[in-house]
Amino acid sequence: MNAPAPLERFALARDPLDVAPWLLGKVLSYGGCSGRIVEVEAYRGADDAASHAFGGQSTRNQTMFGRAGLLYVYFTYGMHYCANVVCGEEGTAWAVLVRALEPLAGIDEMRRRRPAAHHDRDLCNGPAKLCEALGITRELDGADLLTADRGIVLEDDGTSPPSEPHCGPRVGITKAVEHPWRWSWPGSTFVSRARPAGRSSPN
DNA sequence: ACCGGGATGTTCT
DNA sequence: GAACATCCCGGTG
Repeated sequence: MNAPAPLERFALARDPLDVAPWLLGKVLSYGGCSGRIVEVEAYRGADDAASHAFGGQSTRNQTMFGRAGLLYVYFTYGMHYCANVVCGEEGTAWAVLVRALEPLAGIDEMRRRRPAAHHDRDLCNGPAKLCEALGITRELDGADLLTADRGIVLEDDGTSPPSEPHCGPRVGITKAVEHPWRWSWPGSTFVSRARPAGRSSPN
């Protein structure tokens, strides 16, 4: 592990199918809380029927059409926020949904924000859970993750992505379900859903 | 373990 | 009016 350094914009200005697995291991920090990305999904702009950008620009999704490195936060199901890292060239509306984090710092505060989490592994193992744990809301939509805009930043602490990440279909969608555009850290207990049968690790 | 339903409100058709 | 990139709780086995 090195001193954490913000990501370089050119590294994000690529296809989300490349950026998504590359983001595994990077560290997202906000307000004293931080976590390591262990699960992501790629959303591929206007050609992707499951993307919010399908059908063109709108009030809600306009951040997706901005430059790589912006944070796209949306509100859904009347109560949840989810966070994406915008990638690709400006106008592509490509993005990567952050689906799970391994908590690293500010864990006490995460527990306070998420009383329903009975184990630390449940603090950030879902796209809306991690936003609740870190206090990410729509107010952070459009923040630049590479300059710590509004206090939120995405950094590299020297942890390499896994050489063979797990890959499978995206979850929670009803259209374009056939693409295997979800990646996760193999063996991590902090990914969503993964519940190794019969075993429980002490948290 | 698995399944079903409710919460709750913005966005889009 | 329907859909929604979700989560939590309670039922059953």
